[in-house]
Amino acid sequence: MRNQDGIPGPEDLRELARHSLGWDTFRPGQLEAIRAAVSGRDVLAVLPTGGGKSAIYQLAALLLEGPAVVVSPLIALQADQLEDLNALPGMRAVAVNSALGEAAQARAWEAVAAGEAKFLFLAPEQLAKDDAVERVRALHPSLFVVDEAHCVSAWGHDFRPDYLRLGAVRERIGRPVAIALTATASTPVRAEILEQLRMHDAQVVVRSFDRPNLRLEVVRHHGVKAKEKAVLDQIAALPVPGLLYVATRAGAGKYARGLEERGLRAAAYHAGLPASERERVHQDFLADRLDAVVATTAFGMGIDKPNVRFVVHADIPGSLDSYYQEIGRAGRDGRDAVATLHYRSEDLGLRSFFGTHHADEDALRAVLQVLRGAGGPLQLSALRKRLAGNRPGGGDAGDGRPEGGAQELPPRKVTSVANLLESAGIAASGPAGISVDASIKVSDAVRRAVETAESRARIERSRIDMMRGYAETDGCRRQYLLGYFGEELADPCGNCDNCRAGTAEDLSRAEHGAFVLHGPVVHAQWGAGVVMGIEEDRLTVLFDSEGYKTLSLPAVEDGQLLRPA
DNA sequence: CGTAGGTCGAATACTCGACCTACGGTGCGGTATT
Repeated sequence: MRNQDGIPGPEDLRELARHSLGWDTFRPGQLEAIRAAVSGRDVLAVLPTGGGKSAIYQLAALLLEGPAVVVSPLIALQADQLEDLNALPGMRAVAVNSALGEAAQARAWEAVAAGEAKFLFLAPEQLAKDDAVERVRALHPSLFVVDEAHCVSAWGHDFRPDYLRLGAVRERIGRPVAIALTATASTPVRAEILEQLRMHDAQVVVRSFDRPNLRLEVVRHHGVKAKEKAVLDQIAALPVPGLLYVATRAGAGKYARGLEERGLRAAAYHAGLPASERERVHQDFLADRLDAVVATTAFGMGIDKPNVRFVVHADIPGSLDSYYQEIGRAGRDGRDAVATLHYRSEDLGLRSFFGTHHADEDALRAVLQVLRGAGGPLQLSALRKRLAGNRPGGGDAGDGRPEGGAQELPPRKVTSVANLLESAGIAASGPAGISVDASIKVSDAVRRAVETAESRARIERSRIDMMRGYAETDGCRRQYLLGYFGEELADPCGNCDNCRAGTAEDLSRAEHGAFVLHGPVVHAQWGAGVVMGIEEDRLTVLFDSEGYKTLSLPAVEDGQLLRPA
């Protein structure tokens, strides 16, 4: 089974894949990812949907002792994966989540503990509970798999802060080999996944992002009404089925009605609808009983439908990461498909609003006080409990906290504040819990945390700027999009609106003077960065603490402001 | 940050603009209520 270095050779893996999973061939990247994981090396795999991401951890798990823990963001997604795995002979997978009753959860834990189930699926929130962490630790898992790993970066900072705890969780459960999987991750997102999951010296496998069969288009509008009409007219004339993405729930309903009035079978989809309705729309779309789904960002993850002919955006997303993720659902069968963005610059305002999260200084102080008073590391669960407050009359947490430290904070808030303190370098978490650097004054710690939050906000705004850049460029859209993901496309693509209109001269360069594409640079004010794009007259640089900046080449040519590092 | 919807006053007679306010996405888990 194994060759000299103890790692199975390609032929052995092929045989095992055929026999256990029914796979005939490996896709590019799969083999090296599996072999790295089996040899004990962490793996980040950025592979397109349908590129066999799941097969990586499935096969690696079969070759290793002990169960694989798979962190998956949606219970619905867990259910799909369970179904796939359990359809294979001799394979068993279970999940533990709130959709299951207490008895079913107990049975699932027992099945893994007894070695009957090889795979355990969990949402990150499960791993915020000490007893769940303890149970996982006792299983001695071989692999810690994070599926849809871009969620770490996209959701960890605000929406689902437990995503940023996974690195610490991994250490608490005995530091099994980590496998992070996603279809979409730009350079900084990859870096953040590696950092947050504490994947040092990981094997990073990235396949091309190019989807040449997608025709990229942007239509600019000024008025709201004109945009609405253009969107509806366009879709009425397109081959179906397809997806229309909107920014708001109200927009989903409005456009769905508009499409119905034009004779299409359309339905709205967003998180405010009853679960039964969401499920019905999902199934109807998969079964071609709908021509169009009009959806907020709630729709899409885990959807792998081959014949989606268009993905139209009535409102611009907040980053090219989101945009690419969403248009990537079109044309998976390899046939022609359209990705049209209907753009009004005013629409970016909503995205700035969604991205605005200011640091809560009172909460920072409250958390800092508890951590400093603890006299040692504190597990997050204990920290949460201490800040949950004493309900009047309840009072079992009377541990003499100083006045002002008695502020009540919801658990989720405590988690995100702890996350912020860690990314500011004021707190750190190890297997014993979170500890603070007590030599830093509370006021200085708060200030540093606020600065960290502000830096993150600047980076977020710069991501919006890059999205705006895509919408407003006269160059080849594909070169711009691929450049954002760190990939060079030598010539204009010929399959975007600007190429077709003939405005897309090839402006991209591999170098200019001392500046080299993807080379490190230092800016007098903004610090360290990496060159992400070179055009005739400007340079796009990704700075660690500022995000993306576009600089005029004449302004940096003398090397005073910006120089290669 | 931008838009929709409301109020109000002024100018006019069925209308218009200035101003104010509310609202906007993604899911887990557990708890309270039928």
